[in-house]
Amino acid sequence: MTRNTPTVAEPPPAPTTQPDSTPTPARTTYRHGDLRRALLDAGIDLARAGGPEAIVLREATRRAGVVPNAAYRHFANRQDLLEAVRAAALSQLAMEMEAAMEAERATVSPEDEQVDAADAADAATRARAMLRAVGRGYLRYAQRETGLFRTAFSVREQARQVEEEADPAKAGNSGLNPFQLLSAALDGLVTAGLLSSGRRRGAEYLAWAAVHGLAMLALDGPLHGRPAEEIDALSQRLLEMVEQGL
Amino acid sequence: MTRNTPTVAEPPPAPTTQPDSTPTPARTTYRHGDLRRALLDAGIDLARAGGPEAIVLREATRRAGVVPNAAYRHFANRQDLLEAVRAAALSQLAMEMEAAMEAERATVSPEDEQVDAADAADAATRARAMLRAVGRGYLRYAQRETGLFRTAFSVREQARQVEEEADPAKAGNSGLNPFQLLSAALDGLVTAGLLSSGRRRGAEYLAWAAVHGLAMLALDGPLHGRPAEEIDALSQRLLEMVEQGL
DNA sequence: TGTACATCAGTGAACGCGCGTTCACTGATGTAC
DNA sequence: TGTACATCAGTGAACGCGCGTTCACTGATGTAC
Repeated sequence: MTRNTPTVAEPPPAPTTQPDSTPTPARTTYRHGDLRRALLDAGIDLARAGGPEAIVLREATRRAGVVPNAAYRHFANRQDLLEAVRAAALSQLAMEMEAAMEAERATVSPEDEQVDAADAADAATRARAMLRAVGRGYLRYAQRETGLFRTAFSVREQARQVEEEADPAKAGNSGLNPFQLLSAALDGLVTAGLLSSGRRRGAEYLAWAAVHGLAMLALDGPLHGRPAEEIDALSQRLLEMVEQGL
Repeated sequence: MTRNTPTVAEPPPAPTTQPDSTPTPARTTYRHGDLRRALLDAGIDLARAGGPEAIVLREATRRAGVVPNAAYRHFANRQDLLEAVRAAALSQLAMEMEAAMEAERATVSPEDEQVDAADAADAATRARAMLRAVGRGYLRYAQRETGLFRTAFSVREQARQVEEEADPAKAGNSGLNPFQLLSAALDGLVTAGLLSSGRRRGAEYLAWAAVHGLAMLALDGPLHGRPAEEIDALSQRLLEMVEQGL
């Protein structure tokens, strides 16, 4: 009987060593070398290429070089895998947003100059810049990772908790999810005196709606396939509109 | 051999009479009584209940009381049926928007009063009201006909022409599609002197993005399942934001 | 240090399902002479 | 007014497909004594 030679799977790592710094749980015994991770990665690749409906259990196992039902050791069912991919996508989105904020921070306050000059004005400028950065990161991710972005927001079955539950420390970011990053930016506007606390309430949804809508138009809608510069220009104007109109 | 008794189909109408006032094309001979229409209606019902992916050729034929392959007399394939449903949904959306505009018109200029009073101010108010009505109609349809709204914007395969081609006279509206209605409302703002022609260019996409985004959040996103009043309040604020920020 | 046993990740085979689509057909309706 | 023929809407049967999921299993690894 010829054994199925796995096409993609790497040889299992030595089970006694702790390969990287992540706090490995009790289990250190694998045949495959973390099949769960391999299936998740395959799922992410599938979603990247074709969105949520492209996440197919059998295909994921095929890519992991494993028999279809092996997946059921690690995921309850297809939905479960999809959920895991969705969480990964959401985390990536948050990272893109944080990166944009970080880049903005580096621009606005260039290292150490005289900071005490026009402090209030500076703070206002900075707060505005942060909000725009949040939006820019969001739109950039939507454009770059179309399939994963769509997966992150595919909640068909029941409403999901995008707002709650970010897993701290697990990802390479601050542990805040996209919603929380937006909230923080809006709080910044309030602190800087640019937004009354009366208008603050619910402002997340207004800002989010505008940015999300543009992302959708660029992905599925009439803006699909337009040159990146055009989208960028519209993004810029949209963010100004939000800032102005909030 | 027992004949399949159709479950839903009505008996075919007398082929010689012209039943209603719609200009019937050359063909007046049917077995089913316009199977194409029956399949399209079934498709619309399916989409209404479950969105684009719920449009299943076999199910449509089942509902029409006909054998599966009979559909191929009227639609090239499943995609073709989906396309027809999409067009119908788009047309319904346009009608909802026009209805909102009509209602607004009735409110703002109450029949015949003295109109020459403060004409310019009136025109500005009216133009603004029209833009808000466009948005309101859009959001209302998205909330009321979730599945069809999603179908109207399911363009996965290739970018579609939402902007072009409205079929005049075919539907019960003015023949303008949603995009054209929005454009007209924005033109109204320019005419009323509320929007410089510099900012007019591309403004469709900014306004559309905001409104579309809110619709998506309410459908699939974190606003899913929130009470209608809350959505309405957010809609109102969003439309003000757009108006302010454009 | 060695033996018996428990655990459990992955295997092999199979299922039922419903789908879209193709083929050759039938038989009622419309049309030409 | 009657007959022969063409049209074509719907039938009947079948296809291959890939999917998600279940079942009983095997055999390497880890653990207790």
